[in-house]
Amino acid sequence: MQKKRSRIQIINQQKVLDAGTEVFAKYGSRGATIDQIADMAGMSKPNLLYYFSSKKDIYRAVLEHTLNKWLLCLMEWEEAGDPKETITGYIDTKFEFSRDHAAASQVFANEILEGAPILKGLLGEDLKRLVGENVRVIESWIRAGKIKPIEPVHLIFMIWAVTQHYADFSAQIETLTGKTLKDEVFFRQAKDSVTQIILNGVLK
Amino acid sequence: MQKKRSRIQIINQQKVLDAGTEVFAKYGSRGATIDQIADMAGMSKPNLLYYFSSKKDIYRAVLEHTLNKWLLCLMEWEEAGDPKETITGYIDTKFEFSRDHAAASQVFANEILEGAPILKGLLGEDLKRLVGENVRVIESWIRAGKIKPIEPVHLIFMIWAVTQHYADFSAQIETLTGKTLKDEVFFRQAKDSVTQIILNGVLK
DNA sequence: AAAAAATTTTACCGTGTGGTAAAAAATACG
DNA sequence: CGTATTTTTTACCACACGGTAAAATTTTTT
Repeated sequence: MQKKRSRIQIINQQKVLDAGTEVFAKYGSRGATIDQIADMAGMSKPNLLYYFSSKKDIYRAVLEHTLNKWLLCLMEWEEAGDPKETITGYIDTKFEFSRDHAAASQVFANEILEGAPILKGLLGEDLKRLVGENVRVIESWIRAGKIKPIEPVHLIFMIWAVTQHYADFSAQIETLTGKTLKDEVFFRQAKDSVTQIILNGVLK
Repeated sequence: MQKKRSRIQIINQQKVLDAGTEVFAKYGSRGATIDQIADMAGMSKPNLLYYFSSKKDIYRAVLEHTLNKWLLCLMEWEEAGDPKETITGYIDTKFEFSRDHAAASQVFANEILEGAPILKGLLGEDLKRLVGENVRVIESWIRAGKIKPIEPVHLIFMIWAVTQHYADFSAQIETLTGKTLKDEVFFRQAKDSVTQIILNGVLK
């Protein structure tokens, strides 16, 4: 049972998490520096280290934080659910995540590029189970003749890949189109295009 | 007019480029260190710096190198071409690139996560033009009634996203499926699934 | 208001990292 | 072979970076 966090603690730990997310998103756990994070959080380095005792600590906290946010939108599917609605809703939620938490998605991407050393332990089995469930749901849809016979896991990867691409590669997308997901028209256009192609791709 | 590179120069510069690609792929331009690259290349740091005068130099060379490889497989499409064959071939080539040059793809991904500071200058206009051409080809296919009316640029992004995902996120894919693109069966499965979904998604 | 506790600043330290200088060793060439 | 040139090693340097100690300040509690 630990003591209740003070007002200041709550505010400053949040400041560090936010700043850390931005910096780790750009430079990864190795490339980011405490000084950068402290600067962005608007506090001195020793002050920051009063709240998190090491860079690894900040990184773990940021990773857990972003991970929880990410997992929230990976809800399980149901056999009884309608494929079209389920998939549409899933793409919707993931696109919203890419728009509203681009930095979180990038932290995640950096961690995986580094070989997912922390992530592996942090969600290895959980995510595996979640993907397994959804694979089974898709298989049941195929058996029931509701969708075309495809490899379920690759459909899942495909949706992840495309939705995350708009967050992780936003710098490239912006230089090529001049637009971001923050642009309402572009957001709708991207989401609708992807949804349309995938639905046409898997529905019968 | 510069002097011809010696035998040893050719060998060692290649060693550095290869090692640099591996290390930058994992840690990005900021997180990677010269010592790591030197170790992986099997030479001392000062020896390495005899061939490339700074870390930035190595990085630029690696980036240019991987970029050229990547651009090679982004060939332009032709209005007269058959959409089904063109798209199938494109996905094919990109999947092969992800399998054979995963590290190159990851270097690229890291650069874009960092905001593409070098890349912007290195190919800003070239890539824009290339994408523009392909957008125009897709538009002509739509007008000719050969494919469904979709937003061309998002189809292109979708193909990039999915194919690169298998290279960039290979660590995640491996923990989830136990497979890599190096596995022949998995490679074929992934490529066929993606091709099938996208073709069904856009063909009439 | 005074004491206690929490927070912030100042001044550091050891190590890691990018990079250099110059000597030693290896290679190429007449 | 001996000389010129290229390549490699050894020994460094300055600064960035992760982290600590302790004093100074602010906030909370009595």
